[in-house]
Amino acid sequence: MKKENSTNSINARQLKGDCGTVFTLSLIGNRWKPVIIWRLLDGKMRYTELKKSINGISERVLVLQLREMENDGLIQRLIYPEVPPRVEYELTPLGLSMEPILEVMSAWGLDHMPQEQEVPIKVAG
Amino acid sequence: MKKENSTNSINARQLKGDCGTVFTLSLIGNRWKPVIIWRLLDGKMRYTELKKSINGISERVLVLQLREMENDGLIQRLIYPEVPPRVEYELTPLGLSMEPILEVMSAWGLDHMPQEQEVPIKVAG
DNA sequence: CGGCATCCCATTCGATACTG
DNA sequence: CAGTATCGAATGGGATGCCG
Repeated sequence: MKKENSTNSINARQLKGDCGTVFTLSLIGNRWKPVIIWRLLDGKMRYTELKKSINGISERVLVLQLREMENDGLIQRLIYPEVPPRVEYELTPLGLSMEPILEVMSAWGLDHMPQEQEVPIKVAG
Repeated sequence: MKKENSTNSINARQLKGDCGTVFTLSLIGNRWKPVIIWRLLDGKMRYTELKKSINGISERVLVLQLREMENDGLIQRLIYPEVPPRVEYELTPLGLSMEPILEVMSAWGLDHMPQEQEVPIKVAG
């Protein structure tokens, strides 16, 4: 809790804070976008690859989210004129710049999730 | 979850990352909760005070959000048996622990918002 | 003052079927 | 493979009225 400039601190928060968080959440504050970005942080991925790696998302919703994120400048869509078609999705620098946000959200979530966890990544051997 | 993939990095993000961000956003990933928390970071506030400070929120939604946040353990509701009634809302330690998340989201938002007008609200301190 | 209750709309979600 | 099309369900949110 910081109040370095106690003059008009509520106004400061109101003006400086809301718009920031609201804007950020307008870009990634929903069910799937953070997960999508999180995946793409490992590198570009093809559509089906993405779909399979995100458990529970429907095709329609995935496409919708990807289009919105593309319009928002978070990801780039790379189309290869091949047969069969190949499309890859890649984070833009803007999308990449969201990594710290996701990291801190992820860390908090893991810290405060109910029940166990801190699962020692068990990969099917 | 899928186990057919035995590569390490994707699985690492999948297990360590998603649940974290998804859980975090299930608590604050909507239109109003971040703003509410942001306000309460300055200290406890009364219901009406909160309502007036958050421009555009309806009573119904405000109450709904407050109740959810109370159930999630983010805020505490303090009822004073007076006439007229007085109710104050205060962040719990859990709620307070979200400050870094909001800070980073706010900072990112301010940095990347399309700013028609540069409004440097550097409150002189 | 601090709310619930009610009604209603808009957006989002999810599943399925189909296509270039 | 990488999407569209369609539809119905669920959820989020706004306006208003009433009440202890």
